[in-house]
Amino acid sequence: MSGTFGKGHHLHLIDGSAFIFRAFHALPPLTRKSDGLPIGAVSGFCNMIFKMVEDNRGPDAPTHVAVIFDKGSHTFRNDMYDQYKANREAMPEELRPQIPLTRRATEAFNIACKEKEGYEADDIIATLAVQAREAGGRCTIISSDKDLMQLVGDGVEMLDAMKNTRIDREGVLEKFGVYPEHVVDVQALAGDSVDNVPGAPGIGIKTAALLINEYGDLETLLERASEIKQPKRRETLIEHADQIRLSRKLVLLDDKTPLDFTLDDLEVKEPDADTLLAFLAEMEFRTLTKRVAEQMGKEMPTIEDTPALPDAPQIDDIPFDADKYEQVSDASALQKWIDAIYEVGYVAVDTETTGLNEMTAELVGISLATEPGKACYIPLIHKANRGNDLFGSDDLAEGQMPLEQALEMLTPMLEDPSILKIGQNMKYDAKIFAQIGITVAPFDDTMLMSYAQHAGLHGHGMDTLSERYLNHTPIPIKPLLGSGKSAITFDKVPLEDAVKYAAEDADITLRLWQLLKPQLHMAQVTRVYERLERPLVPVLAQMERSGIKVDRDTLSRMSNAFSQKMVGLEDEIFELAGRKFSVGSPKQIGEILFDEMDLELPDGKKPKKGKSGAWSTGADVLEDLATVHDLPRRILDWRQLDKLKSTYTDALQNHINPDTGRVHTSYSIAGASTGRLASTDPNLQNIPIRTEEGRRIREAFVAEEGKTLVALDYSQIELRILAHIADLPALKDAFARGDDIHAMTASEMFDVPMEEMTPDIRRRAKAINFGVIYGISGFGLARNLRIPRAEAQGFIDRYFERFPGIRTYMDDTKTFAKEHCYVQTLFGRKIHTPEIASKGPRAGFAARAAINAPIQGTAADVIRRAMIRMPDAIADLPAKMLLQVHDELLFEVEQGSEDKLIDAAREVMENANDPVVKLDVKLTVDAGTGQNWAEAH
DNA sequence: ACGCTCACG
DNA sequence: GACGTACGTGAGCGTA
Repeated sequence: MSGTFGKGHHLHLIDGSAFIFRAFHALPPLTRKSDGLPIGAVSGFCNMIFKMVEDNRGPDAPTHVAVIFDKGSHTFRNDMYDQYKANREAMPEELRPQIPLTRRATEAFNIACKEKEGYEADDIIATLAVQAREAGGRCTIISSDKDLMQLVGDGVEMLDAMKNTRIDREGVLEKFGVYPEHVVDVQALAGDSVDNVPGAPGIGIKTAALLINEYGDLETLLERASEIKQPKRRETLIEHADQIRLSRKLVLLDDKTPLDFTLDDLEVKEPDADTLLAFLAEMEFRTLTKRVAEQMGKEMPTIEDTPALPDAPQIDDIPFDADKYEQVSDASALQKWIDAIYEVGYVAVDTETTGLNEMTAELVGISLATEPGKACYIPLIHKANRGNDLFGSDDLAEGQMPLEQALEMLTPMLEDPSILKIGQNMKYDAKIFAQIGITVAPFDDTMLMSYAQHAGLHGHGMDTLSERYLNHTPIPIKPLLGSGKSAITFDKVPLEDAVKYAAEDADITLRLWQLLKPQLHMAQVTRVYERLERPLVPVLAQMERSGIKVDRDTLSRMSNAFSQKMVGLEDEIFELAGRKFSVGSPKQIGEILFDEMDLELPDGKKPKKGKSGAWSTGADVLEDLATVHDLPRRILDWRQLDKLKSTYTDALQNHINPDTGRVHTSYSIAGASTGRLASTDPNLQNIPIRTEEGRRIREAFVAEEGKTLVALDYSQIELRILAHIADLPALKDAFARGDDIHAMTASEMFDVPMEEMTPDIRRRAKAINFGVIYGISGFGLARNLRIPRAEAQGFIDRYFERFPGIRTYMDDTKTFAKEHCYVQTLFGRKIHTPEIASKGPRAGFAARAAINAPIQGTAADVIRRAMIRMPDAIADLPAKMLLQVHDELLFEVEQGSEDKLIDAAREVMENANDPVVKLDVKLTVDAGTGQNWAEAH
């Protein structure tokens, strides 16, 4: 359709400035991969435009379109009122460069792009909308700015592109309580805090609409103000009449803006495919470029996938060459290395030890690297003979400088605040050095740099990182140490081999650092790395070195008791089964129950078979089966005892350090993708508590003589974070009141008053609350509650109804994850969810993980922050922080100082979110004390 | 080495 | 409409 704009024509006016501002705040801080340029708002803008172009193929398609921008900050309104928009905050730095890019995007789509000095975009929009209406055509204003609502009606409509909702005259009535022609009157009275329009003090939109509807229009109202019955209102209107009239002028749009173009200039034109694709590719919008290319029948332009690093050294150019590594054997050689380190100001450091347990391992040698390819190994206590020489002496190998001398030379450098020490998993090396009284600082950790950027994408061990980022497979350690009984420790490795292996580790670490350091910033996770990862290293190192006292006799007695019970159970089991078998074998249990005895579950079915074709005999299956036969219950009891004995009472004894009498776990910082820690060797984060029998194992974790154990744990931290993130007012209020949160949910869902709550109804609500955190599904809830799937789905529907924020959160999170392949915590931690893009059940897993990760991850961030602040907070108290169990911290304190410790630690924990994140829900911490962990919890 | 089971939050 | 699911971990055992 062409010719002069008129009947049958349809004009789309896009409020460009408002849109990018909103997109900037609503969308994540997306950056261009190659150089880190912020482009989130541009991306949102382009997606919106493309969606419109796609949508607009139907009969309602626009014939004319323009994007309107603000220009300059001074307009005629500032001349009328110098306070107009005076409280606007400065434009965020990340948004500024995106403004011109948005204009370029508009041009790339071949859409008219208009602005005028001294006028707001709204005035131009008003002028064009009125022109369109007077010409007999239609106009859709794509904006959510309420100031534009005065234009609606008679062929003019508004469309909120982000919410995809249309606003017509009735919509305006709903919003303002009056029809569009009286919107300015209402706005004049109500004022506007965003634009700093004063209005009438104490009068909001509701009252304003009431008054306008009663008196017809603003002028009449002001003239007859003396007739108003309410004294306060009457006086306000009389007193502020001038201010109200000024306000009306400010909000009234100028629909007579002089323009140097006509509606006909805005006719829709097809974009030029090459121009558009070139722009989108330049912005590196992969998905959108692909879609546009497909739609236009063009080939997708290539977008480089790897970030260009103009400043980074060309690491690829320097090959790995193990023969070039140096063995440092005397003081003068070491001094040269130290000089070189002071020259550059940093050094990659790696320690070699006699084992992997930092508490028992001894320092064997140290490797250093100062530039790619330039690395050395300082062997310190290597033995002259290999370990498999039965009569081998303990003589030291030749070519080593004395340990004391080397440490004397290295310690000042390792502790020098001006020298950055770079490590891969620095906690390990820091603990080794701490054992000999050396505090390594400051430091960087390549493992944590990788984790901050790529949690969820891949592991962060040295081998993985080297292969992935350096395209180099490190020398394997296995052939040097051997395996099994004949394995030797590193001090027995011949020096020639040791130098190559050890120096290479430092070389790799240095190269990784050069690569990963600049990327931290581009991925916008520098703060995560610097505030949540790196500072945790010394804190955890100290906790691990402290360890917790475990009473061997208690464990040993329990082991014996468990053994006896198990023997008795075994007799009953064999009796019931009709023959002897290995009770610890799920495979044999399955054969006995489902083949030989031919038992069936209460629903008449048999359980699923696993991947290996064996019957599933998990606790839930046996639990169901216990209703039809006695054997499954006995097996369950046996299994529980077996678990407690083998995993806890037996195994824990082997972890008691003979020197300290304590158990020293190791926390992995970069293990769990969500930001949680993981505890290994032994895992002290899964010590039993849920059953009485298991709980007693905690009695073996005791305080030292004259001391007390103190446990502080966050109350419902994940649900509180959910209430905040998903914006659930009912949940927030309940937490504010201190309600029983599961009972409240139950009351809300099942319409049962709190006073009449039964444990069973509460139990169901609790399951649903947790289900939500896990990315609820009808199937999962049904299985958990053992109810029909339809009923479970009914619960979920009802939950969404009562807490509508949940659905929005789940949908938004999935959409975000699909678009970005990661989700974020409130503190900016990124958790990648690559599988979200896959098809089939994998996508379901990924979606639920994506829903859970921001909640679990934010809770993890909170306790990390508390732990990082804790050493300073309790520095004056005779107390040590010993363990972390996700939402709990366990301390050991001298008797008499328990209350002081609780006060100090609680203060830190309850305010750990401050000041970075403001939470709508208060965090609360429960505390307990006791001589053992069971009492303290 | 891998699957199964089960301990924790 | 079917698919197959609760999220995140680590350890010990049996089985290949």
